[in-house]
Amino acid sequence: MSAQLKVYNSLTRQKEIFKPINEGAIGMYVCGPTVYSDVHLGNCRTFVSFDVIYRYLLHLGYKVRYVRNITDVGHLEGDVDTGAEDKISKKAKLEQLEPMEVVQKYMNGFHDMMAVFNTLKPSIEPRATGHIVEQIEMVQTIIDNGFAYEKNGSVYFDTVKLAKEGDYGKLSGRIIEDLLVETRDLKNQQEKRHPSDFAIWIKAAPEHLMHWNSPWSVGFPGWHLECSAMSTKYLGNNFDIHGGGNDLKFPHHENEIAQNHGACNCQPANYWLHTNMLLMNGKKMSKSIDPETGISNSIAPEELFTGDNPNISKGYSPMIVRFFMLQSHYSSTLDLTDGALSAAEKAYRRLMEGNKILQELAHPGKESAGDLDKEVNELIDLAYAEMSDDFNAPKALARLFELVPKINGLKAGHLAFDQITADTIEKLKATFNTFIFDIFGLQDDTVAGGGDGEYETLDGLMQMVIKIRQSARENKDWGTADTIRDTLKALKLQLKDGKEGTAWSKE
RNA sequence: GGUCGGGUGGCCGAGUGGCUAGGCUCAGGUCUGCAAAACCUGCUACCGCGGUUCGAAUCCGCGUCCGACCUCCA
Repeated sequence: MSAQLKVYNSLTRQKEIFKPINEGAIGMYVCGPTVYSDVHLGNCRTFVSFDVIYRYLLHLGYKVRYVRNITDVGHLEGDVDTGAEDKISKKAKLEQLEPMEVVQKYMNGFHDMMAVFNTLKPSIEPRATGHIVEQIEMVQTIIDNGFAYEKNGSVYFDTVKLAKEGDYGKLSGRIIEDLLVETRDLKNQQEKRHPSDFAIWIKAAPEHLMHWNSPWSVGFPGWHLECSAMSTKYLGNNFDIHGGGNDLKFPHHENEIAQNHGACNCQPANYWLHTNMLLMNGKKMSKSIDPETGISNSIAPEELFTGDNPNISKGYSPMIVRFFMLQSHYSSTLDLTDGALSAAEKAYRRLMEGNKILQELAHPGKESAGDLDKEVNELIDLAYAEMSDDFNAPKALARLFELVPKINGLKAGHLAFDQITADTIEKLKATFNTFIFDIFGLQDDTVAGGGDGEYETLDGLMQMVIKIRQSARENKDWGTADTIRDTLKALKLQLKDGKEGTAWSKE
């Protein structure tokens, strides 16, 4: 735990020194997906970003309770007042499934995708439908505290009252007067006192599939309520970190803050972290077809892996995609292009290859803390310091890349081992393993996949082939040697002739 | 229309007042039977116009373009 951890807090709009409420422990809540369709690649970026944050907090030695919810009711499409429809409900009708079948289907898909991206599972993954009781209780408390009112079976949060007594709009920078002016069709606003008020309990229309009994009506909770209720239940009234995509800042997170204020006059999270959007070819991903090119500016994760999409020239493995995401800061937009992905692929290979070489380096013994030793130590320290500076993964990654030539140089003999100590070499090995696998959460897919001895089998085979080729080379039988090399290349296995023999790797 | 955040070299992407990441691409070289890999070397950029400053990619103003959200429209 070298440097002080700093985070950019969306709430205060500045970088702050991170201080957990309880020494050594952190409560973190991240808004999870609404499981009404296949997981969007942009969502994957958000969860990969928080996975790196989670991993780094764990690395720092914190005990982290990471709560990420599943929204399986209440997320509406359109406006409540004008006959909006629950996303899950709508899908259920469309696919002629039970709402819970829809939820299960897409939740499974989401979990599979999270595993593919090698994200750690959250400590608790609560579902909105499993916390209806807590939500009803919270609605009642908010009413009792005078921050909500019931009308025709629905309950609305009184934003104007909060604006007078607290500060509604603080997170998103919205001003209540502006929100009030943004009124349109008044006839649809009959139930609300103010246009900026939002529903926390909604009376169900007869055709609505998902509904529960409550003191006000047979209905269902408003979308924003679940996060307030569940974060309070598992992390308490006041916890450390709340995260999510920045498209959730308003209204979702703003309203969460309002609800918590209304329920207990407290501020839910001390630090709000927001990830930025993933673009494609410079634009927001959109499923609609471009009339000029005839293709849509969107891609599903699976298509990204298989290459089955007109926006890319080939498939990129999940780890390449994860690496690609690590090259930008979580709070910046990231532009997905074929060129950027193929650059990431090469860089990823180079890093993995560098690590493999590093782990096999053995210090010959004659050592001194020379310039090289100093440089390597400085780069290692910098990498940690930058990761502690608002989780700056791209910067930390850059340090690793600055270390790769040193590793290669030592192996090739350009750099002298007597300029570096054995301890530093060991520290470097540990640093690379820690960053690549523990913090960045990458896996090496340049070796054979699967595990279970597959790699050993393949390696044994390769060693045999390399031996055969070597004897052909010694006999100057270039034809045989090249045929072996070309055949392997076609199988995406690359041979690398070096001074100390031939190595191989998967392309 | 409103709120917020951005425009960095051929491409992606860090960087917030002087020391100017990293990856990919490209060019030259070393090594090598050839190639690949590896290594070495080269490539100095910050949307436009003003301003502040000894000094600005970095701060301020205006313009412009892009994105997200809230609207509007459909």
